[in-house]
Order: sequence, then structure tokens, then C-alpha cells
Amino acid sequence: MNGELPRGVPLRQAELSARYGVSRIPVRDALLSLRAEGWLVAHGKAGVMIPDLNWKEAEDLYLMRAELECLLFEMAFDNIQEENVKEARGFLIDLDHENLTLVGRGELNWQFHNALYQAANRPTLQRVVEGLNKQAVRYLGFQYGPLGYRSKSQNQHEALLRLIESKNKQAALDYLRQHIEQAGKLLSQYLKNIPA
Amino acid sequence: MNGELPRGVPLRQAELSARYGVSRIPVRDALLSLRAEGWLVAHGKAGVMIPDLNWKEAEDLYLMRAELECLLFEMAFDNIQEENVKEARGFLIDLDHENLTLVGRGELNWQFHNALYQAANRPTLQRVVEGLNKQAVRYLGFQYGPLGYRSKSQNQHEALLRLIESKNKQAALDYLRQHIEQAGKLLSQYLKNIPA
DNA sequence: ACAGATAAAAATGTATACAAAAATACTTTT
DNA sequence: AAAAGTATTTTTGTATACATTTTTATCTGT
Repeated sequence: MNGELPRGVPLRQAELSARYGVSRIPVRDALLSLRAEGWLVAHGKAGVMIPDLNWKEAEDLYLMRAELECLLFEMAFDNIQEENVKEARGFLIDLDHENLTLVGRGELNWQFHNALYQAANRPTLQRVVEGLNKQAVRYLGFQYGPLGYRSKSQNQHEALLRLIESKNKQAALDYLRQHIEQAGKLLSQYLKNIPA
Repeated sequence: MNGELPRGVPLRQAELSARYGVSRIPVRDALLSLRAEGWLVAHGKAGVMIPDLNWKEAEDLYLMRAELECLLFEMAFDNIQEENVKEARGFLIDLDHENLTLVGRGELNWQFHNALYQAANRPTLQRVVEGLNKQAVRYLGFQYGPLGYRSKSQNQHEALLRLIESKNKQAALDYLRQHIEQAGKLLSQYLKNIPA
């Protein structure tokens, strides 16, 4: 998640067990879970690796986020309480701090969205959406770095909360979709032009 | 997938290792992967279990399928070749056989859809959609059993292929969405009334 | 110099043994 | 009889050792 391990090269169980000071068994456990979640892919027939970043994956993640989060948000909307909005606003304040790691920022971003989705009470849908958001963290460096997306994102988040408070469902839905789609377009556009 | 193991009760590693004649390590490996994929959930603080069937999960799976498969299908449409349609039709013929297991039927059903989605060339989206389809297999017994959905589904599949062949994109898209949504509604409606 | 076959090395897969944690059974107390 | 605390048993977590597979290096022939 934080880019500490190299992409594209095989991760060796022995290396990892040495690095983290445990035997190979818990390392294997982690690798298996991570592979099932899409964080790792096979490297030939022996070993796994962190997949390279690519614009198609980023675009897919954001397209899926747009569709599924709007669905979830719609289910949640009528049940969103003042308390939920308050909680979400709390995460927004935390996000304003300068010295946050990318991973921390991603986690807070997800918690903000999730605070609103909670009201939907749809565990399965929520679990999938959470997976997509977590995956997207891999690309966060591009958004908050070169793209200078931070303050824009914050403003949009605040605007979304106000639309919720004014109970304007359709406007809020449209706004959320546009918020996600815009981030996705910006990101995949950027990645397409930097084919590193 | 085939309902051979009980839902709602903890699966013990020792039992499973005896059942399959291997040590606990490969059992643990399997449990970890399956949990990450959503096939298993925690049972208290020790152990995992197969989650109970519930209409909300079924509904969510079909709602997500509808959104994401339509997205994928749209991306694929213009690249679908005669060969893809031919392949899909092959799976349809296999599906016509009477003595298939539910799991086999589910696998063929997925392969039919997947044959069409392949043309999209969107690995990430495809992987998520595959996961949703595989999960839905758990509920297949209800569709093909009490609901008598089999022949209807077959007809819809054939109709979809003809819409593809006539290059009528919008009609095909609408038809696919309706095909999935209808199956989902039927299923979740049925599950709601049987709260066993 | 290159392709294919073969041998050595390295890596993953699995079994067993033990440690830590959790669940259960059993007291004891109120 | 119910609740709380304690002891026992069960279950999962981890380390080590070995087997199997895969990869890499070496050799051979053209």
C-alpha cells in the first residue's frame, strides 16, 4: 500500500520472513490472503509479485466505484442521520492535516465515504466497495502528488455533506457520481500519458 | 459451493484435514483464501464458518452483477467477434444437458457470459465480475430448483446472442440488464418469503 | 553462438511438533 | 438457580524439518 515493496519482482517467502522476523507460515498466510484480494498476482509458477500500476486497472476501479458507490449511497440516503454526517465531517477535519501518509489519507478518505454508506445496511455491497477503495490506495500517490487534487477533493466532500443536509437526494447522487468519475478520469488520463 | 458442508457451524481445521487427507497447513491455506474471497466468515474469535444464505446478499450480488456486467458488456460489444458468439453458443448447448450438477451449471453459465465479456479486454473489471458470479453459485439451487428458471434463462441467452449478431448494441445492453435484474428479483423475492 | 538437454540450486508445498489463544466445563459464590 | 471466576480442554497460530516443484546454471551438440 505504501510502496515500500517493489512492484514487478517476485516476493520471496524467505526474504519476507526475515524482514518481518517471523517464520514462513504467517508469511504464506498473508500472501494467500493478499492474493485473493488482488494485491498480489502470480509470478510465473513460483512466487507472487506486486502487480505494476496500469491505467486500465485504475480506470476500472473508478468506474466500478462510481457505479457501486452510487448504488450504495442511494440505498443509504434516506437513512442517513445527523450523527452520520457529523462523523463524516470529523474525518474531513482529520484529512485537513498536512503531515499524513498517503495510506493514512486513503484510509480517512474511505472512512469518510463509509460513514455515509453505513446507513444503507448492506454488508455485501459495502464489503465489495471497501475492497475497491482499498485497492485504489495504490494509485493515491498520483492523485495527491502530481495532480494536486487535495483541496479540490476536500471542497467536494464538504459540498456533498451540505447536499445531504439539505435532503436533496438526486443532486447528492449526481454530485457523488461526478466526484468519483472526475477523480477517475483525471487519474487514468495522467497514467496513460506516463507509461513508465 | 455444492452445499456439501453445513452453513453456520464452525469448520474445524482438524476435521477438514482428516476429511481431505492432508495436514492442517493446506487446509489453513484454503481457509484463508476462501475467507478473503467471501466464501467464509469468522465464527467468533476462533474458527470460520460458511455464512448463511440471506436475501440481502443475493440481492446485492445481483444488483452489482447488473451494473458491472452491463458496463463490461458495453466495453466488449464492439469487439465481439463471430468466434466469441460461437464459443458462447457452445456453452449454451452444454447447458442443455439434463444431468449437470448445480456447480457445473453455474460454471457453464459463467463461461457463457464470460465468453462475451472477454472481448472487452478489461482484466480488473472482469475479475471482480467473475467473483460475483462465483459467489452467486451458492444461490443457484433456488433458481434452478423451486423457481423453474432453467428454460427461461436458456431462451434469454439465445435471444441475447441474436441481438449481438444483429449488432443492436443498445437493445443487447438493455436485454442483458433485464436478464440479470429479473433473475435477481425472482431470487431475492423467493428468499424473503422463505426466512428459513 | 545458439538451442536443447541435464544437473544443481533455490523456491514453494506439506507434515509434524509445540506455543498461544479461545472455548468449554466446572467450581464457587451470591 | 444464576453469575462470576477458575481450571481444563479444545482449537488455532507459529516454528522447524523435509518433500516436491520450479528456476537457474551448466553442459553438450550442432
